[in-house]
Amino acid sequence: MAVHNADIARVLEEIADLLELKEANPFRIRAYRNAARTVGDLRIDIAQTLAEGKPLPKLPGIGEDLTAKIRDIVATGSTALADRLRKEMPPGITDLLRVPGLGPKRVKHLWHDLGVHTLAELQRAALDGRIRGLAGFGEKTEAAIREAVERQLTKKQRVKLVVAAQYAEPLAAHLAGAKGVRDVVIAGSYRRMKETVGDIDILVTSSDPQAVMARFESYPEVRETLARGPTRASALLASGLQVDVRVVPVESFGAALHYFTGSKAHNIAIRRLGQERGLKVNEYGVFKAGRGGAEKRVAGETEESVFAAVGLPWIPPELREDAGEIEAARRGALPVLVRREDLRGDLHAHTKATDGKNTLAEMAAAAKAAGLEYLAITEHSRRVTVARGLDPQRLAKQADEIDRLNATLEGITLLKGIEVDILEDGTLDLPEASLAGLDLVVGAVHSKFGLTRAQQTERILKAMDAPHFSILAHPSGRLIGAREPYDVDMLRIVRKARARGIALELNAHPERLDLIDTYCRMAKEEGVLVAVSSDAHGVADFENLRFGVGQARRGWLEAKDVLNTRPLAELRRFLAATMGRSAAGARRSGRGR
DNA sequence: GCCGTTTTCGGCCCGACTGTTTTCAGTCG
Repeated sequence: MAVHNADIARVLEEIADLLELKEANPFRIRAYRNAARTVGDLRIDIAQTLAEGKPLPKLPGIGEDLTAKIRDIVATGSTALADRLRKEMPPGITDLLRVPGLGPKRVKHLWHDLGVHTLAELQRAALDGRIRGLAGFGEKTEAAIREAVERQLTKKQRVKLVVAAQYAEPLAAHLAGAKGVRDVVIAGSYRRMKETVGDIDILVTSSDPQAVMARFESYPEVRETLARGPTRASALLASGLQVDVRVVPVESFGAALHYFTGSKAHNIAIRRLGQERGLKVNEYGVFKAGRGGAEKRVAGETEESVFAAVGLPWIPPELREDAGEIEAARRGALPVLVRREDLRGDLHAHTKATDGKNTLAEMAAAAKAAGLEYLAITEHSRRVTVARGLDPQRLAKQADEIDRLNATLEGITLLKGIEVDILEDGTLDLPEASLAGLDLVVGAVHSKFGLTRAQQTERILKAMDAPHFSILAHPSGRLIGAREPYDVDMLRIVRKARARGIALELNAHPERLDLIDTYCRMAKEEGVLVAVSSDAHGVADFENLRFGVGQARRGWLEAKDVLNTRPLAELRRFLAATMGRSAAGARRSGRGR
């Protein structure tokens, strides 16, 4: 069974949990957690790299010892340390660490004093009132554990960014109405444009923190206050989403915004940089130690000042993952990230002809209103029967309609395309003759998600060898929270795209956002263009482009890395090159590189 | 366990809130 990076990360994380319960050296524990994160975010597949006999690249925070353990995990699925720790502790005990309010110390007490080591046993003990008697525990703690376990057992997932926006933005507007408020910013992973958000962090600057706290608690959607201090409060909204509100004085705005935007790993790295310069970085500012223990604030009003204090230029929030952005900033090599207004067109959209909601003319007008200069109409092909996909006759008919409409349009040009299905055997769902007359062909997998990695990869590589193939749509097929990506060797796909001059789509639909950020970086590094496309099924869907751009920015993409930032004439040259080639697969008898 | 334009040893980010306790440990982000 293939061991994926996520599997390696899981074992390292489990080791960290178990070591924590043993109260091992906290820095050793952190080393395992950092390594788990590094491996989990890695763009190359470790098992595959090793299988090819190549050395692993030098990874930050992973030294000799962890490298050896990672090799063990790839070879056997585990490593001696993990096996030994698992024997020392009861199975399921690490689940208890996931319960909010329970850390290693309390879990140890529960285990040693009450023999509790599963969530079910914990719930039982809390209901029986056996927890309140333990040293350091009381009635309130017991009640909190009882509720936390119930929540844990009906565990809710992170919400999609678009959903978080629907709850966070009105709440931010509500808070802005409190007395003494200057700024209200939704920070956290929301500001970093992460595809999903675990909770909402709202930063407020105000001369009257109590008024902000009161305003927050009066918000009609607040269901339950979880914590409330003079400058900080947490609450659950009726939707189940947790919100943390934090108030700081205006002179701390930049430092607090940086702090609450995160990510945690990025913040730690920045603080370490500060430390090297004799500076303390916290959410109130950047401080230098003065005589007699006095501290002098040297930065904090703006984010720029915080970065400058540690010798860096301002880093865009989307990059703040401690994934190389600090090194890039230090070298003056930060990317100039693509912006929504850089997009000149959209290369994936549907109309009423298939499963869209609007007509060609309506979609053209909406695209123009969204600031676009061109829009590719790319209906489903006949295989997608539920969407009434187009056969050759209907496709030809639509092409004629587009020609007629284009003659009347001003300021927007429709392109003739198709989202053609990639069939199980890697052939396309429409004949070459039908595709040849189009401006572009977007190929997509909509069936047989369960093929093996090798089968799925060969299927897609073969499709990309077709004579007419411009863009690979939603390359992994995942639906956030609903469907896992299909198993595919993305590096081979990216390299095939480069060899064939094909672009990869970053589908901006908030449920897809596929390519993911790490594969955007891979595409950029391999010299492959990414198309940020709405996959619009209605006139409102061009709004989604902002989420696609957010993901592209997380993937370090600049305007030059994005196909649809090109002016129409340049785009046409790119597309023309993808639309009239010989079939590469025929000559090479299907053997991919 | 990692790491070094101060270091191969001795460091490793920092503050708010809660509950239980009486001055602070534990947890969280």
